[in-house]
Amino acid sequence: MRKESSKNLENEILINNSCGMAYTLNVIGGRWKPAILYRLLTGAMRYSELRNVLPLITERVLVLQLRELEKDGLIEREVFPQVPPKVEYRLSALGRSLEPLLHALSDWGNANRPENDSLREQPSAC
Amino acid sequence: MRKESSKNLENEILINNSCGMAYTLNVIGGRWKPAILYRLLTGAMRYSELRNVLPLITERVLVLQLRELEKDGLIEREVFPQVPPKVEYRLSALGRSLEPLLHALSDWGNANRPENDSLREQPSAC
DNA sequence: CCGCATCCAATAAGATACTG
DNA sequence: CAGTATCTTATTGGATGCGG
Repeated sequence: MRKESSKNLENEILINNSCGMAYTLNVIGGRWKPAILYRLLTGAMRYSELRNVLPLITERVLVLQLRELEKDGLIEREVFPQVPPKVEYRLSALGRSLEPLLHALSDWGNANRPENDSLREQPSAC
Repeated sequence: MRKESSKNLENEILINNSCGMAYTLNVIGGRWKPAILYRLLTGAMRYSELRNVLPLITERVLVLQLRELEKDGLIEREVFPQVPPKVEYRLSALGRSLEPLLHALSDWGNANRPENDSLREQPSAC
């Protein structure tokens, strides 16, 4: 089956498949994106609301993650031109298309992670 | 389960859900685990086979990832007591339970990642 | 053949202070 | 309110060489 012939079609498929998966993990992975996405599944939120429900994230990191999610097209940022300022974040259509996947990931983790597993010292939202 | 100052039941649920997701991403995420898991979906492989089909991974990292996957119960390691040594890696039942999820992650990524996206400088298996 | 040990580079994340 | 700007620390991955 798998030989030196890296031109093997099956190999190509496997490689591309793993790449698609790697891309997905890139855009939803990381330490805080899961928590942010989960929050936004229930609707739009202001910046300060996100910060309040994720008290352990620093502002720097929160903004970085939001910018990345926006760049990847998963969320939309709406600025209300008023004083004081108001900014809302919501899932885009692409972001909402991830909902079944996010729930599947969550369910598998909740079903299979060991008791008392502290997520390897991940204090984030736990 | 952990019960902190539960101001809000919905919060607890969201938090726990995101934690399950974070755990899943932890055990299948990283730069090389997707490729390794994808390879093993098609059957058991020897250490040297894995190394050959993933020519860009270093031995140190390959072993590290295999050990983590084993620790998390996703793969099994079988040593054949012979000379020269032979070691096979295969998915455990738990690992195989991830198969639909892995395909879903892959499909979403292949469908949605931009053309010519080089996976943000991720040369791994692409 | 199947690794492990050592050292080092890149990147992700955190702490803290400040601003339009 | 919704962020920036620096600086520092932690985690991950890579290069290379040796060993049972």
